[in-house]
Amino acid sequence: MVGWGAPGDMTRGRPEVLAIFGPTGSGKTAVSEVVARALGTEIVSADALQVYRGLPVITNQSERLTRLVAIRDVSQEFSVGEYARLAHAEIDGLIGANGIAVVSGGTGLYLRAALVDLDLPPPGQGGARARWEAYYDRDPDVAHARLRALDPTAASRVHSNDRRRVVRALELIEQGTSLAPSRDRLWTADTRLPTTVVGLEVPRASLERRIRERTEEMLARGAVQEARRAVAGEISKTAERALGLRELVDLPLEQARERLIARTLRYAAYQRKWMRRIAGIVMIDADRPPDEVADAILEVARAR
RNA sequence: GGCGAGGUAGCUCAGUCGGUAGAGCACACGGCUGAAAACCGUGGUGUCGCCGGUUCGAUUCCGGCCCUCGCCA
Repeated sequence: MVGWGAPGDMTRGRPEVLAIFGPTGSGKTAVSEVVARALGTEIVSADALQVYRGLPVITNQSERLTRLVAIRDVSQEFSVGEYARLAHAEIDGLIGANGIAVVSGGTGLYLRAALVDLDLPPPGQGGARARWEAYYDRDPDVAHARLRALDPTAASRVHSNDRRRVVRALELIEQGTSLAPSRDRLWTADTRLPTTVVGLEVPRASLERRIRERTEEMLARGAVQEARRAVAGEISKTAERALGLRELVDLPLEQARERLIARTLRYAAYQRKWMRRIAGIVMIDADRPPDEVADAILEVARAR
């Protein structure tokens, strides 16, 4: 095991944030725990669905040394904006206490939101969202034309078929702001604090095997019952997106299993896309035991 | 064995009154700024089951064969 050195020497020119990104099944969770323990700190989760309580199996939660997991009821909506504030507070708290914070997760947008100040425009207010949705549904082209007239910059970035973004952009104009960011910080290497970002790379075949194994494990650990319980009560639109939730409740077990595996594979491919696009990310071969991967990550961080 | 339906993209199927074909899903790539496990865009050469016949030309019409499903024996 590669040691970090004496506590206290890590702030001198060394990264204060160590971020770990990787697709589902890349072993993020286990690796991050080893890394955090070695650094004497904790993990801030960058995952849009692990924030929910009551879905520990389906979202593969681990609360060991981890912040921002199971902090919301499934009946509540959640968003990047809210996450960013919480993540920054947790990161700053961990740095204050331990000199370094580990940020780990598979939601690309959340990871970037944790690492940089995205300077997001405000959330929609009152019934504006529903009102603009109805407006869009009446005639999408008219809605987009209106956007083009009022906010040409935002309009040029949003396709007229993109209901969600056209609506959001109209909503923001009404509030006197714009969907178009003044500065792009999402796709740059900008960070709030000195940061190292590593990406866990696993060959496709290997990842597929891990995802299949993991799905079996989830089913054995009661994923179906968990999904039924979650859906029985009030559930927010954001929580309802959890992969498998609908399938596990609506479909016969065999079909649900196949659908869940297929969707998880697709999601992993989406995450790989993110991984390739995160600026400044250092790729690490994660097709080996967690301890070895953790050592490799610590090596990269120390070299900074 | 008889009757009926069907064999077209990785999958489910549409279609061609004869001029070598297109949807959804999947997949790939691109985008993304308070729903991101979300959302949007772009990408379709496939012996149109096999063999033969008619025809300038057959995936399409005709004949034979093979396979699948259903019903009847």
